[in-house]
Amino acid sequence: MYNILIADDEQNIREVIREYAEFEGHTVAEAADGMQAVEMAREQDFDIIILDIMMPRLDGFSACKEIRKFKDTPVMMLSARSEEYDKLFGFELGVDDYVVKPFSPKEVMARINAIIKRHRSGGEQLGETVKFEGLEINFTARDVIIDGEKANLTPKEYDLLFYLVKNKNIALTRNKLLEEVWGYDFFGDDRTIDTHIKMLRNNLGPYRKFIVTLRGMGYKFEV
Amino acid sequence: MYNILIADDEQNIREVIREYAEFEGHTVAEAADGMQAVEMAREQDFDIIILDIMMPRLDGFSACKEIRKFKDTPVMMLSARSEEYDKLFGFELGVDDYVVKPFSPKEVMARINAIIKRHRSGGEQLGETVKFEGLEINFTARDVIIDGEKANLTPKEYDLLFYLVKNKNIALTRNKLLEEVWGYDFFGDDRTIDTHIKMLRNNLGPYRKFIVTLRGMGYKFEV
DNA sequence: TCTTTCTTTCACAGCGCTGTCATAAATTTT
DNA sequence: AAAATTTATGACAGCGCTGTGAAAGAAAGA
Repeated sequence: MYNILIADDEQNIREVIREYAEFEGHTVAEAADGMQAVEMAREQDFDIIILDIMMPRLDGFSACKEIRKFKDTPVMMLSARSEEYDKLFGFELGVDDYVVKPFSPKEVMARINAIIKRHRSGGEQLGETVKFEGLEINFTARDVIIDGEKANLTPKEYDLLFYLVKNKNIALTRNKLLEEVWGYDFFGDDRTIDTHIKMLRNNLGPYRKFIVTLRGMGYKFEV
Repeated sequence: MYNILIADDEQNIREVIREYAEFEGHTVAEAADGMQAVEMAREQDFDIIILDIMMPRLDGFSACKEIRKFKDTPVMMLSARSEEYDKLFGFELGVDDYVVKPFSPKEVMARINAIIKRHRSGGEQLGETVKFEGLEINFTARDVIIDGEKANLTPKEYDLLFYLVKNKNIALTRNKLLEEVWGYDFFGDDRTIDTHIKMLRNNLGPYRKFIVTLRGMGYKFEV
C-alpha cells in the first residue's frame, strides 16, 4: 500500500488517478497547485509525488526543485504538450518519469508501481534502456553511453537519435524527420538534417554504422 | 492507420467516433451491442476497441472480460456520467482508459492515439514484408534481401521493384510505370524503363525470373 | 551585458545514379 | 528467309544527391 500525492489543477485528472490508485489499495492526497504540493510534501512522507507541469502559483518544475531540498521522494511529471518534454530533462531534477497527457490511467498506475518498487529496493534507476552492441541508450535518463563512456550529445542530436532508434529499421524521409523531430512548424531546409546526422555520426564513433543513408529518401537506424 | 471497433447502442455516438476516426484515416467497424462486439473482436484484429458500458444483450464490462479471453486488444470504456462507480470494475479488467459522456470527440481521438501508440511501442518492429522464395522485400525498412543477403539497389530500382511487387500479376504498360514510378511530370523516353528493368534483373540474381516482359506492352511481376 | 554553445544555412567536392544512345539479340510479320 | 519491330545490353556524359567544413544566426549561461 502506497501513499501517493497528486498535484494538478484539473480536478478530473486528480480524480482519475485517485480512483485507480484507491482501487489498488493505495491512499491518495490531492493538491491543486505547486505551492500546496510542496507544503504537503513537507508535512508527510509520500511514496511518490505526481506533479503536473502547468500549475498555478508554483509550476511542477519549481515544486520538484523545492521538494528536493528536503525530501528524496520519487517524482513523476505530467505534461500537457510534448514540447515540454524536452525541458523536463534539461533540468537535472531527478525526475523519475514523465507522462504526456492525454494518458491512460492504466499505464500511469503501472509506471507508478514500477517507480516505487525501484526506489524502495534501493536499486539504481535504470529506466527504459536499449542496447545495440556497445551503444547504450537510456530514454528515461536521456543519455547515451558509448563503450561505457557517456556521450556528449546536443539536445537536437539526442532527439534525432531517439527518434531514429524508436523507429529502428524503418525508412524515414527527411520530411518525416523534420515533422517529428523538429516539429510541424519548422520551415527550414531539408539539408539541416544532414548536418545533424553528420554530428550524430561523429559522436557515435564506431556505432555510426547503425545510421544508414537511404539515397533519394532519408535515413534509417538499422540493427 | 488504425482499425477501430466502436460498440455502442446509440447510433449517433458511433457516428461521431466514426467521422473523426475516418477523417484521420482510420477504419471503423461498428457494433450495436456487447455480444456483437465480442463476435467481431474474435473475427478480426483491431488496434483498439471502444465499449460503452450500458449496452443491450451484453454490457461493456462483460464484453471486455470475454474479449480478454482470446485477445489482448486495448480497450477504452465509455460511460454516462451517472455510472461513476463502475470505473473501479473497469480498471480491474485491464481497461486502458475511461471516458465519460458527454465527451469531446477530439479528446477521445487524442486518447485513442495515445493508447495505441503505447501499446504498439512495446513490441518489436518488423514492418511490412513479403517473400517470394528467396526474395524478401521489406517495404517499411526499404530493403531487399536475396537469399539472406541484402541487395544493393539504387533508389529508382527500389521504387520500380516496389511498384511492380505491389501490383504483382498485373500487366503494367510503360506509360503506367512512367506515371506511377517516375511521376506524371517526367517527359523522357519510354525506353528508360528498359534500362532500369535490366539493372533490376541483374540485381535480383536468380529471381529475375519474376519480372516478365510483355511484348508490345510493358512488364509484369509474376509469381 | 558578453561569452559560449548549439542550430541552421551555405558552398563545394566527390561520386553514384539516371537517362540517352548505339548496337546486339530476340521475336513477329511479311 | 528476310525484313520489320520490339526488347536487351553496354557504354557514357551529365546531373543530382550526399558528406563535409565553415561561417552566420540563434539560444542559453555566466
